[in-house]
This record gives sequence, C-alpha cells and structure tokens, in this order.
Amino acid sequence: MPELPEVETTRRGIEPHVIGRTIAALEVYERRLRWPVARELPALLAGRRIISAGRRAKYLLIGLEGGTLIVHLGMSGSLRVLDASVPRLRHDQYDLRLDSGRVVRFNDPRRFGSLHYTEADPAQHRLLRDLAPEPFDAAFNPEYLWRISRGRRLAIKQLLMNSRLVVGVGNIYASEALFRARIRPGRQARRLRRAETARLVSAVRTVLSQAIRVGGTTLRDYVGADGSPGYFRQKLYVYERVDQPCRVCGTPIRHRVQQARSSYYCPVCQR
DNA sequence: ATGGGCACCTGGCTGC
DNA sequence: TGCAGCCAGGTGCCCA
Repeated sequence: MPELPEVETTRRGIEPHVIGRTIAALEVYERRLRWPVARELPALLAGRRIISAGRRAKYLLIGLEGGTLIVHLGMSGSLRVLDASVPRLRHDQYDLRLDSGRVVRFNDPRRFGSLHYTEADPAQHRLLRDLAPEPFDAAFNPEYLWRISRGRRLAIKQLLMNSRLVVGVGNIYASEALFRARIRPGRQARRLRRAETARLVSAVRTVLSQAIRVGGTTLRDYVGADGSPGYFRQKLYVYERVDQPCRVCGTPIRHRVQQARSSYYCPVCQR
C-alpha cells in the first residue's frame, strides 16, 4: 500500500479541495472492497459538510459534521481530486462528489481498500482502536521500542510491520528504516540493544519524513491526489535493489523472503 | 499471549 | 501467441 508517506501525501493533496465543502453525493460504482461499502452510506452522507482531512496510521479520516469517513487505500488504491466531468476508468469504485463541481475519486485495482463511516469517536472504531502510537508522536520513542521488543522472538522487520506495535511502516519503509539503522531485517526483536532501538526509532522517523517530502514512493499504482507519482523511489537504499551495489559500501544488496514478503539488506552495513 | 499462515483481488511480468 | 506461475505498497482473522 500506500504506506504512511503515501497516505499523508494523499491527505495533504485532498485537504484544500475538501475542507468546507459539502458532499453533493457519494456515488458507489463497486461496493466490493475489502469489506462491502454499506448500502446506506450515500443517504447518510449527502448534504454533509467536510470539516477536516486527517490521518491515523494508514487510514485517512475525512471529518464531517456529525461523523467521520474512514478510508484505507489497501495495496493499490489512490484518491484523486478531479473535475466531475472526467470520465471514469476501470477500477474506479466510488466518487465523493462535492458542491464545488469536483469529485474525490477512489481507484483500487486490487480492491483491498475500504470505506467506513462512523458517528462515534473514530479512535474507538474497531479498525483504529488497537493501533500503536503515531511514529511522529512523542510516545513512539526509544524506550517504547525497547519495551515492546523485549522477549519478542519475531524478526524486527515483522515487529515494524505489526500495526499494534508500530504504525505507518510497510514493506518498503521497513527495509529502508532497518538499513538506515544498520540492523538486519531477520534479527529477533529481543536481540536489539538499547542503542539499536534508538537508531531504529530515529530511522523510521527520518525515512518517513523524507518520503513525505517528495510525495511518497511510486512503484506501480500509487499516485497522489493530483495524479502525480511520488519520487522517493530514487532515494531507496535497498528496496528492490537486489544485487545492486550498496550506496554506502558497494556490497551487492541481498534479498530474502520473510513471511512471504521480500526483504532487502546490505550484509556488510547491517548486522 | 505470541507468532505464523492464509485469505481477499487484479494485473504485470517471466519463461516455457 | 498463449498461458501457467509468480510476484506486488496491507491487514484481519484463524489456528497452534
């Protein structure tokens, strides 16, 4: 998916177009996403004003008067702001039509994305309530990572990608953060030393914020709200660079499969 | 409690 | 050219 930087880029992209706007209609063309889009949603949303565009982990939170839309982009989803006259394409599943004449259009070839709506506190929604602290919050700190990694036999990369423990980091940024922290992806979490947990917290924050700065990483499907790709791919140190020279020491980058996901690392820089 | 494996779905690429 | 097989940015759920 879109990982945190891509979701944040999307949030920033739609924000100026949606704040203060009223929803003219929600038009659902394909209800079958990861969970079926609720049939009653269009009737619930019509006429509501949008007051905020937020994010929690990889979820976009579109705040309305009296409720919140919870949007997930899955692996291949994107949200774009378009003129309502732009013809729909394959895999466009819904349009949030605004009173400005524009639409926020959701497209997701794999349909792993989702759309939920709640009138309660979104933080208490079942998809959000057990999420770990945001990476840029003070609560995500070396002490926190130290504490949650104690006694854990799973690989540190798996820990980074478990949203109950760390949020926002997916397969690309897990490999990239571990490279920057000089830790091999397969190391057991409980084997990390204090200094390493500190380096890793800082590496997660750095890599996410650098990626946000250039609009995220586009491998295939991802585009921002204006349709443009993210440029962080050019800054990747290890992801999808198997056999290419490490940008730090020149050693060929290695690839291994962990829990059916590709991991990339430098065998010299990372220990 | 923890951790691993599967499922959901489509498309693009590789190799026979 | 056709097609089988594999891989892809996520994550909830089930099982041991």
